[in-house]
Amino acid sequence: MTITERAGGGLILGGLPCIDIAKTFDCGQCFRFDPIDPPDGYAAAVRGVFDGRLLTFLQEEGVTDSLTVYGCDAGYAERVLPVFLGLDFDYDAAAADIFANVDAALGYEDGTIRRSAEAGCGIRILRQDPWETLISFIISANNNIPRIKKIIRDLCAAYGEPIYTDADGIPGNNARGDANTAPAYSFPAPEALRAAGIGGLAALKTGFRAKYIYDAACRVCGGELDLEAAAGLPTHELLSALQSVKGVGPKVASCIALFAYGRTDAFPVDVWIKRVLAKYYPEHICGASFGCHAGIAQQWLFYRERYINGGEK
DNA sequence: AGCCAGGACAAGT
DNA sequence: ACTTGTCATGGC
Repeated sequence: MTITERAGGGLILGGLPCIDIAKTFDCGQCFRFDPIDPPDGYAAAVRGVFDGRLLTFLQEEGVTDSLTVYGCDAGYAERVLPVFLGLDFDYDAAAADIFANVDAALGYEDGTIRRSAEAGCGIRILRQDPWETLISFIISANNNIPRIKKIIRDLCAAYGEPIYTDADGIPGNNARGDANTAPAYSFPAPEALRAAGIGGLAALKTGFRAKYIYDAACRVCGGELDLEAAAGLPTHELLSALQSVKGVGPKVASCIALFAYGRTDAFPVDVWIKRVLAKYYPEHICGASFGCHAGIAQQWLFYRERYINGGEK
């Protein structure tokens, strides 16, 4: 990866493996990034908060091996962004392994996974903060993505810390119509959500999930769930540890394992994936049929069914 | 009015 | 070990 300063601000990251920022940040794995109007010369732009920073990513039309980032210095970009963006992962090798596994399980060459991989080309599984991912996917239960985003936004505004937001100077409003000068907030610390109490969390329209969020905060604060130490566990033990939190079942735990801990063997099964499996695959096909990187396959299948075939918001 | 939304849980077979 | 009703809330 090369890092060069861009005239007029920002850093240009070059020599990257294939990445599409529009797909990566709008494929359902994260909830705090949104598309904004791209400035002249760019085809895609997303802005959101990660690690207490407001980051803006730009990408030019047809370019997949470089991007421009605002909101951090070169040292941070060098040290943190390759991990956050999942650049340290060989998607070509994963695709070959996935194809071989599903073909073997089916007994014929699977066109569905190949078309999905093509549609999802450039999607990178992010490595998000485990605590934020835990709470975000607790909120996702029996919920829809626009409302999940709104609840998380309200949660951050109520219990997070305000952060510096004028780092990119890119004019225009984002997709929600919010001015880009609107204050942004860090994700609330476990202590802040524990202090909020079930009542304070329910006031944000979290509904039946309020007690689950509170339980997660208490367990993390009390040390019963150590999210950093959990990184050292094998995937099945990681899933068990996560499911010790009330409101965290197999699907939510798998999302945390995949989207925060980079466990590409985790295969979250939601209503969309159930739909895909029923629609394109015989009865005996399951997550394990896609091999040790089934989570990547899951994201490709999800993306194509929901954003290409489904065509809804 | 009724159903659905990136589910999980408790109670009932 | 499986199936069913329930849980808040908002959009359609």
